[in-house]
Amino acid sequence: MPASSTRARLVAAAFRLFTARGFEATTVDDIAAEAGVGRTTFFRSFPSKEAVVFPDHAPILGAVDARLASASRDSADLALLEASRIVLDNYLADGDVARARYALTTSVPALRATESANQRAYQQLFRDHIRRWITPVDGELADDLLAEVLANAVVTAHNHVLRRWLRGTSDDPRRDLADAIGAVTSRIGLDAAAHEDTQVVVLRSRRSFDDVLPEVRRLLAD
Amino acid sequence: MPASSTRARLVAAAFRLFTARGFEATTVDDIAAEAGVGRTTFFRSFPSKEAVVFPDHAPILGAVDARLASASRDSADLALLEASRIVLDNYLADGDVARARYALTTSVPALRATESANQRAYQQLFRDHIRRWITPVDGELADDLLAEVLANAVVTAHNHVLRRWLRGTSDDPRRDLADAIGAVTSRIGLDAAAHEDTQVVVLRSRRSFDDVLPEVRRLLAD
DNA sequence: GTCCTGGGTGGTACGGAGTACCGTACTAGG
DNA sequence: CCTAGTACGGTACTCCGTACCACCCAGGAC
Repeated sequence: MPASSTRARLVAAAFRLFTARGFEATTVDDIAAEAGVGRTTFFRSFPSKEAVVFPDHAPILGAVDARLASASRDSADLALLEASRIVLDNYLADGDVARARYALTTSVPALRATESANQRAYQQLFRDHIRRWITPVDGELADDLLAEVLANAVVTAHNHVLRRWLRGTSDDPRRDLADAIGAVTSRIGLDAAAHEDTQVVVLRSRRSFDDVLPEVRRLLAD
Repeated sequence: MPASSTRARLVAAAFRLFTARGFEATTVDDIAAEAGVGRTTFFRSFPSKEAVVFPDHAPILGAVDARLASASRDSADLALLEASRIVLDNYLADGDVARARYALTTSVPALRATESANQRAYQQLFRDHIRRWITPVDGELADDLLAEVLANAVVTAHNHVLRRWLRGTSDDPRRDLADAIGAVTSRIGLDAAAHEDTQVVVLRSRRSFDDVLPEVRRLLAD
């Protein structure tokens, strides 16, 4: 019997017991007994009782890292979308486990904490790659902050879409993700940092947008 | 001897031992003995060993909540700045403890997890108030996401400034905070959602900004 | 066949966190 | 002096996580 099967049995046993009795009321001995193995074997497969709730964290994190590493500055926006999509697809792959995990993380404080730690890992991953795409231009204070805010926004957008789907509010989460990531990158994207000569001023006018735009274009032409 | 003094002695004892021996190598018995109290008293003052590292979390969270609750939509930007400034000022008040805490959270995984959980509390606080300021307009998908992203960005900006100061890279953290929050709200601020008739187009020109702006103003005037 | 080696496993024992419970001292107020 | 309330210390318990050891079993060397 290969080791992966033992891991899978432990995960299945843990989710069965957690959803039935609750997280705190289930001991590691219970999980091991339910899976038909010893307590020591559990801790060989998972570093803690919390970790069994997020069994695919490390491999997904690695896949996201690989996707981001393969991108350059020009393909940044697409990389952000597809990297977050890797995570989303993994949740969509088996929705029952994802929903069970959602129910657990929303009710058990200890699991919320480890989930926060996991999301922090994603944020740092995105941040580092975004910073790598930015720094060729310059290394100002604002750039480090921009990288962090953008990374945070991407993760937040993903979580937002995922949560909506888990609650049944969304029909097409992949499309929602594309919209959300697009909305985020269009506001906090890298382009604004790239063109430092860009200046932003908000003006209001009673004139219609379609009327004004051609005139402004003409004004800036020469 | 009032109860607050016991708490303070426990915090001081904990930081002494944590910085000297490390977090894991220090037991709760050690902290209690160092503070001259029993082990039971420790758990009466703090719910866990980790919590003693963030003794002012709850009151600061309350103060931030109060500041945000007193703001309306029009004073939103100022409220975001001042609310985050409450947190910053509390760290600046005794920098030694803040630096010791920073050294601990960066090296001890368990403390990073609880810090993430604490920051999550701030994010949810900001998110709820921002959502309260937005929802009068409409309740679209994008608005919930905007509230979450903006809340996240504010917390990120604060953490960014705080971390720079803790590392000694910054001289005037209050000014940096104002800049960072300003940079964040100008990009992700509520105004864009408020004025739905606003449209954004990026145009490039060889002409200088100062030349163009008055002409554009004149163009939009009538 | 016997011997040896190494990976996966189960069992036992231990330290330490967190909880429940009880007894005690000190104080305030009648 | 008595009583009620409060803060404190001590003991015992469960459970997580780790260290250590003994076991089984496959497979190769001779």
